[in-house]
Amino acid sequence: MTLLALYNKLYKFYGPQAWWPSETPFETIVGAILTQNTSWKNVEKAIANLKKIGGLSSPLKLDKVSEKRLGRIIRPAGYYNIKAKRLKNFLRFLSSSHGGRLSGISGLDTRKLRHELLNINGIGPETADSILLYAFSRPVFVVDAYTKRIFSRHKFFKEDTSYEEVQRVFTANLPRNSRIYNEYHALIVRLAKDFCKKKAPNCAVCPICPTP
DNA sequence: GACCAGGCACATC
DNA sequence: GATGTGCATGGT
Repeated sequence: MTLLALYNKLYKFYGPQAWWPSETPFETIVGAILTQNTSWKNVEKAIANLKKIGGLSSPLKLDKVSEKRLGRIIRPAGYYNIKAKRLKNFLRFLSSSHGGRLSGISGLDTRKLRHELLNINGIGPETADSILLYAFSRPVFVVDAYTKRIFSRHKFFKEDTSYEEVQRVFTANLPRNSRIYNEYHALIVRLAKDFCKKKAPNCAVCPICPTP
């Protein structure tokens, strides 16, 4: 079974996932940082708190909130001190070299933008790629822990394969299409939550596991 | 109470 | 380059 065939199978099973669940690209970026190693349910609470104070109306507005207060507001998302710092790091990057507006970076070449995002302390490969794909619609495949778990179980690579290598496997075997990358990653997350638990995977009824 | 959740930086070998 | 640890809330 090829990666594209598995994608089609998942898409037929679940249908479109409508990712990223947000109203604006800025909200997507904030969500991408907040969801690091954290369940989306908890992030939703933090996002709701931010919206309540108008913090997501623009990066400039959020940057007016002190790091300490920001930490209290995003508390439900966990790791709130370090995440407040990471949000501030992104906002500082935006204001110091790009006018504090997303329009200052939205026109950058994908490779250059990825490089700049990775230079921000607190933004690693998955967060950078999530931002590129879901906030800026760039054709970049997002790899996460679920991707490694599921596709290593299906023998496409070993569980401990590096981020970049896993990404290469997917991009080399799929059309270079941001819409497909968007749906595929979202479908993987959906599948993992439903059937591919770390401890007790339910392969017997999983839509892409070989039926016995 | 243990385990997990849409990672990342940093220390150490 | 690989491996180990801190960061923290909330659900199962």
